[in-house]
Amino acid sequence: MPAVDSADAATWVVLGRTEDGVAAALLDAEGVELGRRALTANGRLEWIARVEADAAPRWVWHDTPAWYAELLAAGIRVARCHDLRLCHAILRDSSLVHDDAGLRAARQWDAAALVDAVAGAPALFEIEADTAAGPTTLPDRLEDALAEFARQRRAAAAASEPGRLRLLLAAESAGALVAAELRAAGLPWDAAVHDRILTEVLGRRPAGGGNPARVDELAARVRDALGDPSASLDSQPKLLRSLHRVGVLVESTSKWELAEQRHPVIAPLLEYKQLMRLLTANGWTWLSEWVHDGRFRPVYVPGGVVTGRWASSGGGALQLPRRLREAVRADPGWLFVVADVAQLEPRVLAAMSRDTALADAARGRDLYAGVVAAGAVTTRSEAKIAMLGAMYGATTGDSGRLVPRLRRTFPRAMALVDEAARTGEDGGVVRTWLGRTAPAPSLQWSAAQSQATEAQASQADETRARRWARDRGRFTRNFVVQGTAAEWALAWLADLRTRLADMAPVGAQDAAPRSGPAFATRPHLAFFLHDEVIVHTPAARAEEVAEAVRASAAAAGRLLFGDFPLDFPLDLRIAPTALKE
DNA sequence: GTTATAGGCGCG
DNA sequence: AAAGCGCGCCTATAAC
Repeated sequence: MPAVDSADAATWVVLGRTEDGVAAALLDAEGVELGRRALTANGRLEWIARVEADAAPRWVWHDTPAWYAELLAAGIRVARCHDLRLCHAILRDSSLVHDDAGLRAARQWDAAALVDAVAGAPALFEIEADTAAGPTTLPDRLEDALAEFARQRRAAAAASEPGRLRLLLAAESAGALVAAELRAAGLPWDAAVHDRILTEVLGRRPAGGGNPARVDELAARVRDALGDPSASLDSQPKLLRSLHRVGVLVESTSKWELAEQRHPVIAPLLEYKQLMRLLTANGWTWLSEWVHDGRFRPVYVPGGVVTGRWASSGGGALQLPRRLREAVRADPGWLFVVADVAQLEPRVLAAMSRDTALADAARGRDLYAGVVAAGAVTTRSEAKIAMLGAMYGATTGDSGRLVPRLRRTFPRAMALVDEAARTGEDGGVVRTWLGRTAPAPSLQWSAAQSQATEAQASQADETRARRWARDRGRFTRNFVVQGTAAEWALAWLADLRTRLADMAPVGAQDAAPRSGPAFATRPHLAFFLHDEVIVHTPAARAEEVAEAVRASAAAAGRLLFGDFPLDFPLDLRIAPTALKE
């Protein structure tokens, strides 16, 4: 194989470890290898930066954070990649794939996400050839990557809907780049504001440990109302017994059940629980652990949820309480563009099912108002709980009662989710718009179903089988919608990321030094949460960024659903904080 | 001592 | 009000 200097003709550049260190294999558009190049410790970052600038190939690597974190730290951004781990998982499970390539047999690629960037696992470039790969690590040698990449290309080419699958693989990989960039950039976070909120809500933080003043006060009031100065408030069973002793006959200590009761203990107890939640989940300990140098750097896990949504690992990035959004503060001279999609999931459902009646209802800003206008229900709140009930599989309560009305008004959309539920109950698999496929039922599930059909099956066997079947039906019903919404969001992110990178940098005097070299002079993504993005931008660029965010949403809709007439309107604001409303 | 689970609650 | 989906993280407690 010839050693090559120029990567201009390469469509793909595969990176991996070799006996001597790290090497790159250059492939043309058909996947034919053009040559290889060893990347020495001295010149490799420069070479990658130069190839990216000259040829912008799609970088193929076994795991994005393992390779990209170091590039970002050196100020090198890449436009495109192919994440072998994430793409393997999609192709392995997709019902669109007919596995002639032996992809499913490549079990070494099934390893879970590599953890963990937080603790500072050694970057791949630091790993020497003599480091034995443990059983929980993915293959990272160049030969492994080339073989797996070839399998994936064959599997995708032979799939039933290769176009959709390739779109999904590209979107998933772009998401991996975004996740690494989000972590590298961090979310601007003002620790002083966070501390002020905590002090206002919880009371002053005691110097020598123990609970803040307001928490102690509330605990005393609760114990007083319970008539027990030593009552335990943090142990659910003990608290339940204490409540029963004073005549509060609840079955659990959850807040919704407590809220129905009328007793002097209820109000202080609910507030106590709320405050303790804030203290333990996002109090001063969280602040000192997760916020450094004015940045919150959560660990995102792309594809971490079975539906394709992202998960998070450490920092709780996807559960930040709304009251702390005030602590999200742009750097001086910078602003945020905060945007979320209004009612993403029902819109996605309308497009998937080609339900023009639902698309018509979605035409304005407020889909639920449109549902009322269509005559399905009489109030907005009814529209909302009915629509959620249809997508989640509600059978009881107001929600369950209202769903049939939606079925009459939006038969195509409802048929899609009803069919997904039926397929799931029968043990079948469902897939998203682009082909991400729900896991097959477990062996235990299938055994329970067949057992229930046997002659000697007990009533309990049948009841359990039916319950599990309905459980799975609700899961597959929701999977198709939640998963396709996640695909739309990935397309939105990927397009927006490109638009932001194409913007001209601002002068160095406006730079935000704390975001790191790759993000110091340009608008950059700072946060993502299922259907919401926050872009951190030089103030002078804010309007331009807002336009890009809107344009990307429109582009995502077209990319997935072509010319189906459907809006994806955003709630968007430009502000120095991430506060909503 | 560590690990696993349940209840509870934050987010979409 | 809470039910119907998907998560992560906290505490207490049980299990090992």
